[in-house]
Amino acid sequence: MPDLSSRQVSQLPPLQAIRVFDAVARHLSFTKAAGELGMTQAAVSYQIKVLEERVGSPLFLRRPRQIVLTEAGQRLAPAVGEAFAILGQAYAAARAGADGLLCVTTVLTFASNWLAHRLGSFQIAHPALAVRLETSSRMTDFAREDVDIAIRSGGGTWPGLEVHKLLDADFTPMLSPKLAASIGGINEPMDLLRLPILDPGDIWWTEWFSAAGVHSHDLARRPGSSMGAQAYEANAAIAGHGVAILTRALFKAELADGRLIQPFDLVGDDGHAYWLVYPEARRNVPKIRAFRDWLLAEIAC
Amino acid sequence: MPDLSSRQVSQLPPLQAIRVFDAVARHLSFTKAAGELGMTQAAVSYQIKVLEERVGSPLFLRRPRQIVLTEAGQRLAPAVGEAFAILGQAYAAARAGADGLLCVTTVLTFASNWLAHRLGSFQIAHPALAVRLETSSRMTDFAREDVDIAIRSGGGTWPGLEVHKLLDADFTPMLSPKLAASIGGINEPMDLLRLPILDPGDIWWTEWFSAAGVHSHDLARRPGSSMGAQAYEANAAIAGHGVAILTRALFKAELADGRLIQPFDLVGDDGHAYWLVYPEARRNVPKIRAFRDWLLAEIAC
DNA sequence: TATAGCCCATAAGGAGGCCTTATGCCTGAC
DNA sequence: GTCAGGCATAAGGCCTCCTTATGGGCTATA
Repeated sequence: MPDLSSRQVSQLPPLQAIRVFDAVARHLSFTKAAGELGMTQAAVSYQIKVLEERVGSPLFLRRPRQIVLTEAGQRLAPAVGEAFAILGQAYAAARAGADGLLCVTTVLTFASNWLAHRLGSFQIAHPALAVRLETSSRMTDFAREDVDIAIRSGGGTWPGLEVHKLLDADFTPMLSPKLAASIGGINEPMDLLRLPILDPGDIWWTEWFSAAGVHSHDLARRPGSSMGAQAYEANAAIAGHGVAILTRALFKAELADGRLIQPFDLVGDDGHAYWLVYPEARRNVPKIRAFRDWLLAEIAC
Repeated sequence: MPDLSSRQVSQLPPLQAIRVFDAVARHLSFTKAAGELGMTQAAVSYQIKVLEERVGSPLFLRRPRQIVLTEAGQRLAPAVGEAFAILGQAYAAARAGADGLLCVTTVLTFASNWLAHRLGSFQIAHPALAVRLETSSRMTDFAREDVDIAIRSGGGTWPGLEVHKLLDADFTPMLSPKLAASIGGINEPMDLLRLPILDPGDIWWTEWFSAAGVHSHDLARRPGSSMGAQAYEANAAIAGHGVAILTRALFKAELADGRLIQPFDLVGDDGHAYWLVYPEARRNVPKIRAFRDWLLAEIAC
């Protein structure tokens, strides 16, 4: 049972009535105020009556052709107008501000290998929208962080979130042409084992070699650190430090210009993918729609 | 049918939710805000949710032990606080102001012959209450004039108004002792007709002479102006200019000190009286109660 | 002086906003 | 591991607030 003795309650005016009062004081007409507020004249009359009872004295004098403020009304009106001006402005600003800044959190690799190149076109298409891009490996919790949209990898089922698949997170070995040439070219999967394996503990390696029919039980014993992001491993591979297992869609450019080669057509796929996600309840927020629509269109290209 | 396209409606925030937001932003706690507002935590949660949907973005981040404002919330909170401060102050001032000034309108005679002597004791008893006294012969319309209490004479039935009888408006002739002596004293009613009759058209004269068994059909033909207020006629009578027909209760002092004499015990009474009146709906307004209680106590003396 | 028109007041009735109760979930502390 | 603190959610009911309909008072125009 709440404590009804709270003074705050009785000290604040009935807000709906105050809003109506503001409109009436500006128009000096119940009928016109009703028009502005989108309600009937009767409702305005009712609210003014309520407020007059709460204030303890009439706020308007009812003259034949018009109404005028009483002394009490004259004292109240300017302050009410000012308060609503502040409130309206702040509220509008909050809405606009909410519309004007889009916070996206994404896994590093997607940001650097996909988004970075294309984000410019989004900003050109939506000049009023500022984008704040954060990269994080943690899975963001929308209730706990100030984020509008996330791009994450995983199975694609998160309750309460709307999801759109972006890319399949397939995987296949890649390396620099120079490294491949250093052992006379890569002809069969087993050749890879003669080279340094980047992040050998990655489950993807085990699955890919298994699919290729190669025993790779010694992988786990190899030294090497998991760098935790394909982008890092890709850089190492481009630099010729070893073989990385990467998602094709994220390295189209590197494959196209020859910085990386994909020696085998065989790609693994554990069903994971990259997803665009955001809270279901916010699916119709303009900036979120804008980003989603743009991203899905770009992906489809 | 109201015009629902009015922009104003959608541009203003849901006020109840804003009020709750203000409390939550100050406490940074739903539970504490609920305590301040005198409602349950669930209600606060509901209102914040409503507001967040209307603003289009979360206003608070839900952290384990506490909540924090999002960027949008931080933009909104200070302005909302300021607006409510203005509003609360103005509202309190309006209530206080409404309590601090009492407007009384009264018929002239009652003011000058009864109220004027005694008003001082009311103001001493209620030092915080300023009294504005207006005299008017018109019957005041509470909806049209900025008046709290009226004192009027009449039959005592006015719909929508609370009435308290103050004095019977009886009437009997009065004149100055000097004028009476000028014709050797007043021994019977007919003697009065040998003197100038003040306001001879007054219905009271007709009624009184009739009750006294005197034919006075020539009264109407006498010259003389109705001054419209007993106070004026009384002054004329005191100055020896004629005989006036007055209400005893209003001229106790003059009768006591001999400025006027009442030659006959016979008093007329047409059922009219002086009444204290105010709108029924305002019977419990403090300043009105204070004045009513004081006035009725004084009358009873 | 009669009539039309404007504006506010009031009554009756209904929809929905808003609050409460009850419960669940999550997290951090002991 | 259990408990406590704090927010979220579902179900249900009250009561505020709005609408429709009507009336009254005044002004203006004929």
